Amino acid sequence: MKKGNAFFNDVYDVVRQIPAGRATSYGAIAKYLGNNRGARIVGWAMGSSYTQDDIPAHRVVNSQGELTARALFETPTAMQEKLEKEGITVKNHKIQNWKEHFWDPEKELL
DNA sequence: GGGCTGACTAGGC
DNA sequence: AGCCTAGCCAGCC
Repeated sequence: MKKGNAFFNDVYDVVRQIPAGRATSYGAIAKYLGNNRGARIVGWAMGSSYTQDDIPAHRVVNSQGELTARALFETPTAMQEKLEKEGITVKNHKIQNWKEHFWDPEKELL
C-alpha cells in the first residue's frame, strides 16, 4: 500500500466535489480522510496543486472561514471574488455566514 | 535517514 | 479578545 500519495488524491477528489456557493475547511477534509490533525497536509497538498484548474481551491478555507490561501493566488482578491461570484459573501477576507456556507464532506459525501 | 517546512487547529497565557 | 506555543502528518533537501 502506498503512503500519503493516496491522501493527496483523496484531497483533490473531495475538493472537486465541493459544490459552488459552498466551502469547506482543511480540518473537515483532513478529518474526512482520517487525519483530523493533518489539516496542514490538506492545505499543503492543495498548495502543491492549487495551480490545477480542476481543483477549486478557493472553496477551501480554514476553520474560521477565513481566506488564508488568498496570498497564494495570482491576486490577493482573486479568491474572494471567485467566492462572491459563486454567491458567497466575503468580508475582510472572511466568509460571512460561514456556518451556513460550510460544506461538510462527512455529511455530504458520506 | 534525520530534520525542516507548511493554505492548520486547538489550547494556554 | 488577541498572540504564542505545541501537536500532527506527509513531502522534500
